Amino acid sequence: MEKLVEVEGSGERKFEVTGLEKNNFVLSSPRHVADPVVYKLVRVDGNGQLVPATDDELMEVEGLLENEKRETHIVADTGQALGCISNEVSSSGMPQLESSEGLSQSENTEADTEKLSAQLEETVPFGAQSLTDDHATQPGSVGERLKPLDGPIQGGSSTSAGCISSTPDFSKLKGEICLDNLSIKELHEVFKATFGRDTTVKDKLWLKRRIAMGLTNSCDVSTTTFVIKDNKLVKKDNEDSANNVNLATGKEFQAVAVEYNGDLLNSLSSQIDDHQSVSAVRSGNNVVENNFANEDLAADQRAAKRVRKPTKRYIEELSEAEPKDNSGNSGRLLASTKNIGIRPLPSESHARLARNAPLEGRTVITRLDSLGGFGIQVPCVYRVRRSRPRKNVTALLKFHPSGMSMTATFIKRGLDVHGPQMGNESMNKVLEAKSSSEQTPHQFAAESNKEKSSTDLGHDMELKYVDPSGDTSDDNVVTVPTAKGGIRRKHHRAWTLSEVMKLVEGVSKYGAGRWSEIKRLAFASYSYRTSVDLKDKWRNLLKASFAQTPVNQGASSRKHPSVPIPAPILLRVRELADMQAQAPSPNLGASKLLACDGGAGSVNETRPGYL
DNA sequence: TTTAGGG
DNA sequence: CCCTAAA
Repeated sequence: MEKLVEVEGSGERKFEVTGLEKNNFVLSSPRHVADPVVYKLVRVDGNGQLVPATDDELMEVEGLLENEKRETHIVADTGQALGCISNEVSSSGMPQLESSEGLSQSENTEADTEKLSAQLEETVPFGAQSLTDDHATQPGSVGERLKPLDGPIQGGSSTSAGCISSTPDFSKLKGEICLDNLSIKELHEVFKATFGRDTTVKDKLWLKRRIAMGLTNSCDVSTTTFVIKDNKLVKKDNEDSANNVNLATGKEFQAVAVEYNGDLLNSLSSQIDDHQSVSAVRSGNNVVENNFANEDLAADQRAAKRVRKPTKRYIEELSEAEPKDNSGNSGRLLASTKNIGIRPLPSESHARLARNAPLEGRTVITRLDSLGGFGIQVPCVYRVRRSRPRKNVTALLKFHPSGMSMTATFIKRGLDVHGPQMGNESMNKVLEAKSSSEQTPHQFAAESNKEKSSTDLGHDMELKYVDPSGDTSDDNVVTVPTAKGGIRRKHHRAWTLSEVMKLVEGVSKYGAGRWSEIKRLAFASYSYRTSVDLKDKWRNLLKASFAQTPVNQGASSRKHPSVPIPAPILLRVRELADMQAQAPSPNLGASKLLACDGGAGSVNETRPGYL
């Protein structure tokens, strides 16, 4: 573990932090946590400098919190939910077994960062897959999956080793992926396909691992040679002993499983807390956080109410929202949050967030830090354009005198432009209006410059990930003038592979058509992506799956600039489509699944497949 | 409000 | 993605 933390010879601080996490985790009691907030908001840089958490990180936490809460709620409501969940875990959680951490393999910091990101990003694998597979007895679908593999079949793999490998590129993603044979360039392509962004990393090994991680939703991509089947990663050989060490820990496995079934974490958290081994590393960290979040929440709930500061999401939605879905969403989110009593950012911490003027519609979060006893306001995170070519990791500002002054001025400028602080809401609104109508080139320039510098400075020290594929923030927001005078934002956000996977999983779990459910449960952490989006995407996926799969090798044409969807996923999509079209409800398995969703009566209601 | 479909 | 009719 330590090894892992030690990146580029500046691991001490990190180490400390990790230690803290461990402790917290082991103790797993809010009481023992010195300062939860600090823990959450401050990370330690490679140089031992304190670095504010990125908003992505914060978001992540928030998302988790919300998830937790929501889940708790649901569980409470539906008595059977728990049992159901357990079943699910036990029956389908296994695939994740292989996923621990390539602990001993921190090739470089970037890799680490990326790993973390992947991990945080995709916490929900196709958990339901095995389940669905079980009753996916339709000849057609099964046949599909059982097609002979072109490549070598890995022993010990699941029974459904559908591999229709063939054409280069993403066709490589079909069924079984043999990243080993890909050139760096190809790897890059795959990478892009997987994460929706480019990468500059030239390290083949890293690329492979990263991709594998992305595809498997697993962090355990330790081996140099491996194959990905469906969404599971199958090792070719166990050259990694360190890995095994991890796996040795049953607890850890449990934890991992839970993590991967993010929604279910709650049901198992209790078991985990006590026994979680210290060896839990990165993956462990996540778990730790989750648990932590839980505890924190609990504590919070018990504690007297405090005024809850608007969460980032809240602000985000307020500011970027379209009246349409946002009003709904934000409302709902807020409501739920309120009801549950989540206070992700207690105002009492000495490292608290203060929201300042958003810059050009982007929220600038500054942190009133008491470092050194001075109440310095430092930009915690500032949102940079995170568009498709997501190569720009959220700019982190190091606690550098230079950097600080720089930022300070920057912020100041922002404030000057938009005026002094105002109420969050009104502020955001005003800003939104402004930003949509007028662009400030200067600021923009400044922004990008800064971005660069800060990126350089803190280039990879992310302890937690900064979205490779699933950041929770908004991206290309293009304002589009509307005929009726209004200005509408048309933000196009490419679907990342992980999102697609989540979607597919969601459909498999809840069924196509129940978009709102899927949205709430599987996409809870994605403030964008409305249920409508999901629906649309699914429609597209279906189209794609039916179009491409049959012609499998025929120019799967990655010519498309857009992210190609790996064959396994398409297969699964088709499978699901068939499944749902034919027997949406009847199966016991299905009922089991349905039972989980709080089945408001419609449990036995067959849902016409979406075809 | 959410879903299904068309554009 | 957006928009809207229908439920």
